[in-house]
Amino acid sequence: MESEAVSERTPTDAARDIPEATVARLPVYLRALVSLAEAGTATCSSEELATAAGVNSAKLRKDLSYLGSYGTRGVGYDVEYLRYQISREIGVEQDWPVVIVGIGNLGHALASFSGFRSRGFRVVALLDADPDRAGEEVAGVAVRPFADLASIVREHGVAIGVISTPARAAQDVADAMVEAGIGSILNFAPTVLAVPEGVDVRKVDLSIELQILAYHEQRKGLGAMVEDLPAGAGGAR
Amino acid sequence: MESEAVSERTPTDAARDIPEATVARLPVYLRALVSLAEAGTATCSSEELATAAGVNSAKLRKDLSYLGSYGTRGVGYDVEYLRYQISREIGVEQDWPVVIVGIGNLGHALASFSGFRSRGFRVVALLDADPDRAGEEVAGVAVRPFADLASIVREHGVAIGVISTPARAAQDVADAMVEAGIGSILNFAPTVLAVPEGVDVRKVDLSIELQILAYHEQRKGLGAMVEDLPAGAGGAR
DNA sequence: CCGAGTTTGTTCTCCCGTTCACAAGTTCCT
DNA sequence: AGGAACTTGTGAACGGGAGAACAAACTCGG
Repeated sequence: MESEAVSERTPTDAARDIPEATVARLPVYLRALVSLAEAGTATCSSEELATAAGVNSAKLRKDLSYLGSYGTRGVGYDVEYLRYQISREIGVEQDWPVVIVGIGNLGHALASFSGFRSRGFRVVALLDADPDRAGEEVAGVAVRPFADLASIVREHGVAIGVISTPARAAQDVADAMVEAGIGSILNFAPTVLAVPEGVDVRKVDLSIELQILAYHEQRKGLGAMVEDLPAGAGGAR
Repeated sequence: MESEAVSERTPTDAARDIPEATVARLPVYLRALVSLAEAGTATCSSEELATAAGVNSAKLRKDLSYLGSYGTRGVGYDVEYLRYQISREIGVEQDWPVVIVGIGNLGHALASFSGFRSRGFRVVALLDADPDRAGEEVAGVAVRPFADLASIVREHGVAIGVISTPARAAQDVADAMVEAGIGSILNFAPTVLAVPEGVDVRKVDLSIELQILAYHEQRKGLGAMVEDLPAGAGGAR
């Protein structure tokens, strides 16, 4: 109550500083809201939404409070209204053109992924360094030579690039993407990318995820490292 | 430094608690060390290794200190020795049998991913609910019906499962995995999984990653798009 | 053997994120 | 209308991780 008149945030620039951890959860909330809406739910409490999103309700409320006061005390949140607000905040109300570089097994899978279009992302080009691949068509989009990157980015105003090449090619691709003006990169190649300040990189790394699981699994095993226990008495808790 | 045991639960002090953030970085260090070893480097400083892993050198040293004192002051780290220690700590010196459920586009790509075997993981089975798919062979492993899950897990001692099904099937698959005794799940399906206490789940979600990038990209755009806001607003930077 | 130069391991401080707890606001029932 | 029940939004406490800084330990040259 001491700080009453200090915060002067207009509704439009409520997008001030949202903590990174919160940003990472907003898409999860969004997905849960879409599910609720499809199920015909009109309003929901923070408790319900939190359960659907797999988080604590207090955390959810605090996260949402960074966007503004979109709930009603004693009632809850209007599902459709909140869905729209989060969508707008994240930016998925607008259309994001995306290029995918590296059309191997993984690139194929990504290009075919239906979740792209349904969430504001549109694959405008598939690129591959292998000239033999150029001419193929995956999920209705033609594969083009990697050299076309710059012109495609310019033509469509692409801001987001996906790298699904082998590790050894990834840095060169990233460099070319940055050079072409792409500002955000999603990297599936198992390598650390070096990019200039201001360019965002997120990595998705299967090996790393498995190794993290292996570490925890190994520790579980250590606790019950016994040969003399009857099988079936697994430490299920 | 084992004069006093703070906890009586573990007779073997090997099971110290390594911070989660550190665990998530160890695989990155491991990869960097393998690269250095392949390049013929015998020893390296924390500075070199940190650069290769894309982190701060102080952070790297602190991370490694949780494993033990494997470096030599004034000298650095023996690449091969440190590689082995991290491998052992993570658990990738042993062999981890893995099952993949859901052999669609993504499942194909995962099954074909060469990084599996080279890092201690071995795909022992590919499962799919579609009976037509059973009989196919992907990367030398036959696709079998989903009903075989329990027997396969029992036979091979599988502890880690990968879910690459559509979202609506993921929870059922996870339930079956837990029932069969799998303790760690890597989930590629875009849904929140509910699992009992003691089961680890990590998720890899393309849509979420893209939405996080979109959020930051949108804000970059906002910064450049200075509208009629008159001067005088307190500089937020 | 000694001192200068290196590099690790660790301590300390700061900051971010999580969680608790509760005041403020809404609805419903009597 | 008024109180009971409910739910949001948020201040405050707490815990964990990041980074700076430094003492300890090692090598090397003279």
